[in-house]
Amino acid sequence: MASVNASSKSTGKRDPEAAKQRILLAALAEFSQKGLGGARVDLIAERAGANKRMLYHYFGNKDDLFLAVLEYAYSEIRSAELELELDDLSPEEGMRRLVAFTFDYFIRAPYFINLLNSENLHRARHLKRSKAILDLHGPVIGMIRDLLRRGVAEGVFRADADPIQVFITNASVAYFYFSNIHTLSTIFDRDLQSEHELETRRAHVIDVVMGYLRPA
Amino acid sequence: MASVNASSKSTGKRDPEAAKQRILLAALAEFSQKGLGGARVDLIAERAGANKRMLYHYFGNKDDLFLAVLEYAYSEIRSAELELELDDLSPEEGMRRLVAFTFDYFIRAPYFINLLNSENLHRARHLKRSKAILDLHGPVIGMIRDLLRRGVAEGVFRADADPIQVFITNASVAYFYFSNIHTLSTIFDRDLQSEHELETRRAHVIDVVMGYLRPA
DNA sequence: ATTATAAGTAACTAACTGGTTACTTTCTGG
DNA sequence: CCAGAAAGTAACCAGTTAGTTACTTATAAT
Repeated sequence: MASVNASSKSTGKRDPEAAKQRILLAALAEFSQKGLGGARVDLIAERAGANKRMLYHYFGNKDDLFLAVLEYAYSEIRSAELELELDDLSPEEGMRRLVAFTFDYFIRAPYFINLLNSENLHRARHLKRSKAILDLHGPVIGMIRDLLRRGVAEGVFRADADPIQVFITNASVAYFYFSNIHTLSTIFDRDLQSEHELETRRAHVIDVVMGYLRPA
Repeated sequence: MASVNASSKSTGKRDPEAAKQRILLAALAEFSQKGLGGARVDLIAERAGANKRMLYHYFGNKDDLFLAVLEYAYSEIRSAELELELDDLSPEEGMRRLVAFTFDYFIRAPYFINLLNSENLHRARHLKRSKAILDLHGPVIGMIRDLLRRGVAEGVFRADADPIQVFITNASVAYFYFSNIHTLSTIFDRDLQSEHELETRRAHVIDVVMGYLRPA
């Protein structure tokens, strides 16, 4: 999201855009590591190499900063999703790629889960006042709907699958694994972050979605 | 969990057991509503109708109190699971009942999810020092393993399903729905807590697990 | 150059927070 | 009935915390 200072000045001394971006990314790190309640504004400023006053200058207050971080995180996953070109693939291959993408995205953007958990702890009170995100998920649901339609037409998918339920289920089987990876690893006494366990889970979640979608 | 003061005294004036229990339940409510970081020790004492000194007297400090709450929550779900008698059912009926139970448990004990999320935010550092919970999940995995074996023997389940993966998947499809219910409701602009949506999801998660388990 | 404006800094504050201390009240066993 | 232990209370404390104030420095248009 525009991390370059291309358009504007090139002085080298002050760079407001870059400072703002550094604060946003520092906040992303701090919020995702400690949660909204546990994050410290002073520490965000410090991590950004900026003064706390600037944080308030650019973002208003802690809650508004959190919302800005949320919007950034959502826009990131959205643009990543748009890079998937599932239309060129068979419905089955397309669905497999989507499920794998979702799984891999939580590895690629580990901050995402903790941000969402924080927001849900606060009953989505930030998201509710966001104009930017409301229909952000339209495209993904459209992609799934399309895959399902083609799969049903070809006789390779069951006919009663609902796109939104499939979206939620696809997110579920990967999300929960990562969001609860520490308690699960403790309880089962094995390191679920290991390469081997990740591969096992990855194959399993694809099996689950594809197995469910098989026609009766 | 033993909210009566049956065994001991019957004075009516002081009741240490009851006081301790009130503090534990107040902590459960506070921690699950605000998270570990957002929970306030003073507020827990107030909610329990007890003095803060008593909280420290019985539980040591905030972290130990949180661990006590976690252990309580785990023991509750465990004893609920043990009431399921799946041996009397066909493998398919047994699995359906287990999936439905998991889904319904998150409705019955809504505090559970937020406690686990908090603990995972803290990388399971409380759970790791708990002796009580380590192998608490042995029985459930055993139940699932048993169902899978019987189902494979009868030719109604696929042969390559791993009990732990099935456990995680079963938890996933219900857990994520509830843990992210506020952001999902906001994003899709529909109330996922409504009776109708709950019924829809409940039926779907059963379909997913059973669909996956069908033999090829 | 001048000046309005935005960027940046350091020190401060009022409210809070987990935990403690010094003390009083109630209970129980001999 | 009395002494010691456990239960309970209120006031306090030292360290934080989000947010602010008063001030300095750089930028860009005139």
